[in-house]
Amino acid sequence: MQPLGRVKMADVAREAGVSVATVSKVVNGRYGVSQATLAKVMGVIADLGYEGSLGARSLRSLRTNVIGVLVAEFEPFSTELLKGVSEAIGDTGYELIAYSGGHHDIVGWERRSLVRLAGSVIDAAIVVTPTIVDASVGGIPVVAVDPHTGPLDVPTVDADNHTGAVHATEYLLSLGHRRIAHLSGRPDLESARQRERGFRDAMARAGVEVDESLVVVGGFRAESAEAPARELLSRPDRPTAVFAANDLSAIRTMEVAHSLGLAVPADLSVIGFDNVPESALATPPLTTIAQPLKAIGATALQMLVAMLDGATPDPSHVHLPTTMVERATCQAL
Amino acid sequence: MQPLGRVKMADVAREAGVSVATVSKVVNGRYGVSQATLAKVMGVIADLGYEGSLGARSLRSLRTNVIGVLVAEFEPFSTELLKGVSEAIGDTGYELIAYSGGHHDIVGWERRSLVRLAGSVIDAAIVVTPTIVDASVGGIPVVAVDPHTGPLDVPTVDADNHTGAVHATEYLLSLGHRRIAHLSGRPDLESARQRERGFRDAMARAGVEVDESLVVVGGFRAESAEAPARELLSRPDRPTAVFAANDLSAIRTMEVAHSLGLAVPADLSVIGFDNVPESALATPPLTTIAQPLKAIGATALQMLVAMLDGATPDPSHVHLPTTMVERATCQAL
DNA sequence: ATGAAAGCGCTAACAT
DNA sequence: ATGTTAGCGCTTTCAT
Repeated sequence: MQPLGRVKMADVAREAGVSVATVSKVVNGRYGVSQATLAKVMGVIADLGYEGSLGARSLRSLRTNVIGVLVAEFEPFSTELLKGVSEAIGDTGYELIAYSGGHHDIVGWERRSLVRLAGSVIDAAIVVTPTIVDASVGGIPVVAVDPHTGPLDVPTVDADNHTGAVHATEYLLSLGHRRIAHLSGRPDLESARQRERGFRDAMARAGVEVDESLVVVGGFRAESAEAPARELLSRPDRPTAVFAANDLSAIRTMEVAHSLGLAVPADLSVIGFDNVPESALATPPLTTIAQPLKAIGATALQMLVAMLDGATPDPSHVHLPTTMVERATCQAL
Repeated sequence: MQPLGRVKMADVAREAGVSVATVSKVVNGRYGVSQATLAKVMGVIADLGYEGSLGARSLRSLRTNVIGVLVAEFEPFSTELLKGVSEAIGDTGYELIAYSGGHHDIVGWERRSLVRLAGSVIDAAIVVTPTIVDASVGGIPVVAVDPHTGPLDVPTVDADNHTGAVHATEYLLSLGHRRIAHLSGRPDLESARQRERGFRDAMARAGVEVDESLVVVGGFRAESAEAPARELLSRPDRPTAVFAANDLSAIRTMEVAHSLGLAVPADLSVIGFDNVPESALATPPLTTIAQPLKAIGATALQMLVAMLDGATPDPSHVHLPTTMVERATCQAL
């Protein structure tokens, strides 16, 4: 169809017998092009299958019309969020790019990724579970989901982690459990701290002392949760229940329990946090605290679009409620 | 920290007292830089927080080190694939970008997206459920997942749709069902055609005639499946079982059944296809044919990386097996 | 209404 | 070992 190799604006111009400048005007819908030329150029564009280069365009115009979602890794949590963003983006006219630098262990990945893409690929970004976010990085609008620290200068969206954790703990308590372990999340994430605080607050309120040796770091990832879970469940004085900081570590905990010959929930009750779809796939299906993941993604997108339109989101920090989903991994002592 | 606005290579050069060319060499690890200058430049880069611009770089070098996954939309199917790709990319050194043009209804979105990103953002691409793929589009290596048509010139990965559909149908048959409906997928996708063919073959083999009015197009999306499902279940001679071409339409069928006062599986058996995590979340949990989604994603990535290394994938069309997952939506007549 | 020309930030010869 | 120069494909004044 076309001379092998990318069709560029110059090809269109030559074919249409006009200058690149004119083609650019047509492509961008600028004024100052006659109907005849317009039609002619459009025809050639269609014929040649011309499609502008994102990179080259943004290099000049600093506008790409694409919104980026920056994640450390594509796992259940971030992909759920992505579904929400994708649904919400609907007819805003923006396109969506999800980027993973693939450095789940490098602190500052979000900054690197942001600067990398800003001003060359994306116009604005939603960063997921960033450990540090400097509002001015990259100079583009940014909304953070489930960020590292409390109120900061960039708008944020997250769930009510503290209340959710309190509910989870009270539920276990109501089932008669007292030796409750907490497999905590990434210590550098505010959500993890809030969940641990919720756990401790609920325990204190119930007058149950927390056995510090039962509070271990699981790190939110299945791999990082494996060893601490194994250690916890191998002890002679093992807990009768564990509240894991997220579903992924809860599910891994169940697998470890299984490998140790412990039945869930008969020998051990487990409750997670997030309610990613995978939690329903576990055997038995995991009882968990649901975060409205898609709504969080959708909300972040709406705030971002408002910012792109020059508005200041209000409120600039939104917290969405959690709910408990009872499935089959908890039972009375 | 830095003069507000993007830190560019020229800034680093000025600060370090060298030329941009030298900085470029440092950044790209080229030879011809003294230890002293190297250290100096690296220091300035760190100080200023310099991060190269993807767009500008690729404009020149035609290499970005990022692999793109092009999807029409971020829904359960594509995000599962994405998880598989993400896991497999591990330490290949490539970064991952998932792009959604957001045109699930525009034929040719994959071509547009591909050309748009190729040579400016990505080095190679995995396109998901493309309706048309011209191998030479964009001039970069491409692997198609679950493509529109049979063997073509681009390498492909998909599941054994025909066998899976045969299993689903035989299962329903073994449960005593005879009036079995098929809510088919997108007619322009080969996977949809193979599933329908599997359905028809199994019926024929069992000597059961298919009632053509019971074979309707569901289109793979919940929204597009709603009306046909409602029509199917509202009829006086409604089917006793439906084999939906994918989980999303199966789940929507269950919702429609529920709204019509029909209990699943008591009044209607339903079986899906894909086994996306959401299928386990349905009430009751959906019986379905599982595709190894993550493995498909991982395989596509491996083929692509091989291609980037100059190899020709062999085989160039891989089919992965399906398995049945019995949950709670089917019962004997 | 159209085109010529000057870059955007970067890399890659080619000098020095 | 380092700098100079010429673009990559595009948008944008500024002429014409």
